[in-house]
Amino acid sequence: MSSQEPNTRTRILEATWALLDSNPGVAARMSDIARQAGVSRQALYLHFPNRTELFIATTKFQDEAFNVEERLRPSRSAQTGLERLDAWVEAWGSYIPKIYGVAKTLRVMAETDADASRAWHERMQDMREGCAAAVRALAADGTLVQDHDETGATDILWTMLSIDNWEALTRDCGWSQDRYLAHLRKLAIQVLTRV
Amino acid sequence: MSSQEPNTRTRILEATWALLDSNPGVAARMSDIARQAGVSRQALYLHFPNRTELFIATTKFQDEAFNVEERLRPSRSAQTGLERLDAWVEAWGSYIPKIYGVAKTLRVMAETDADASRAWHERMQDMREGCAAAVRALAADGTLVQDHDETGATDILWTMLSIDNWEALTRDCGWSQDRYLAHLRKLAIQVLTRV
DNA sequence: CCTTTTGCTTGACACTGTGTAAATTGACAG
DNA sequence: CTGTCAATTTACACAGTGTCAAGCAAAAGG
Repeated sequence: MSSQEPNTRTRILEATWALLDSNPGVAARMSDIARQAGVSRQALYLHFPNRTELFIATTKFQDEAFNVEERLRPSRSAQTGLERLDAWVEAWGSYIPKIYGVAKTLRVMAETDADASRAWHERMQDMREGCAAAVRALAADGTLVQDHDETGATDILWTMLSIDNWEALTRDCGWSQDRYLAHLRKLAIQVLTRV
Repeated sequence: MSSQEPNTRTRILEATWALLDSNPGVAARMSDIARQAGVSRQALYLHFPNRTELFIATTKFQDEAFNVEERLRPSRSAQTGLERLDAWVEAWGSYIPKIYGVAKTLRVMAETDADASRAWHERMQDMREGCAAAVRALAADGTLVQDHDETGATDILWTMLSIDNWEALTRDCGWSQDRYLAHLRKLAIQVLTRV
């Protein structure tokens, strides 16, 4: 990203990011990452205890680089519940493609690695918090659909917004990001709000 | 399943099934499967070329055991498009929990193994065919929602019915199978049909 | 009855990838 | 000059997959 040769730790994180992005889910080998970063394989272990922690650190590195908090501001300052829901779907839906490569890798590793699993679930719980806030705002307005209680509605929104669903529509079905986003915004409103 | 000591190949498949079911996604080791089947590790390689093919064979074994074709009959013989959609969601949604353990494992392996990936996608394409048929039936009735063309509607139904979504709702959110099924039937109708 | 075949066993081994450890080099600070 | 820090190289232990060769026991076939 930057050109004035950052420190080794940062170079490693950038290399990991680049590799996972170019091959989402495949869990690059430590030697690949080392080569990409222009460093010995053992140097990786001087900065990160193991591969899982390196990947987890990469997700945090991304969150900083993208300034997550900044992105959520429009959603937080929305006036009505409906606006808040819409802004949240928009914000998260736009964020997915940026983090997809690394997130997907972590998700795959989560199946076999306990630390990766913990990190992945934490991340998904954070995302759920955004869903819950939108649902609360709807409920406060009295515009939440009546079929579900707040928890159930949050479950539905959270599932709807999963990275897996983004992957299915944009990667397997070939939808553009714009089409995905338009569909999800409409779907969320249709399923969760009452007119 | 049966008790009159079946042949070795079948015993291996049953052992694999049991292990993958008891720990979905974790990709049991060949030695574990061998122990479970009461057979040497090498015997596995006499019947299956490698672990991936063993798992693929296990999914086919399951499909036979469950008589997939039988399950789809109600959906195929439905009169209206709406009935057909509903029967399809019901049929597939009820099938997921039965195949979850093995399917999930295959899905995880698909990220790193080319053969597993091919098998997984084939399976998902078969499932998509059921979605497409339901959408076609709606379109023929003139009850398909107008926001999407047939392909788009199929994409949406297929995504909605993914194993990942079943997993999110029933395993992560703690929904019962009945609740999942009721929700999905309603959701499919709400999103895909017009009144 | 002996021979062959079939199906499985045991034991050894090559290969890949992770993670650990020890000894070495080069640069820089006091 | 000395100590220290960051990174390097080389070596190795360990787990798990897949391959290979030799042996063995029971069924099948003449």
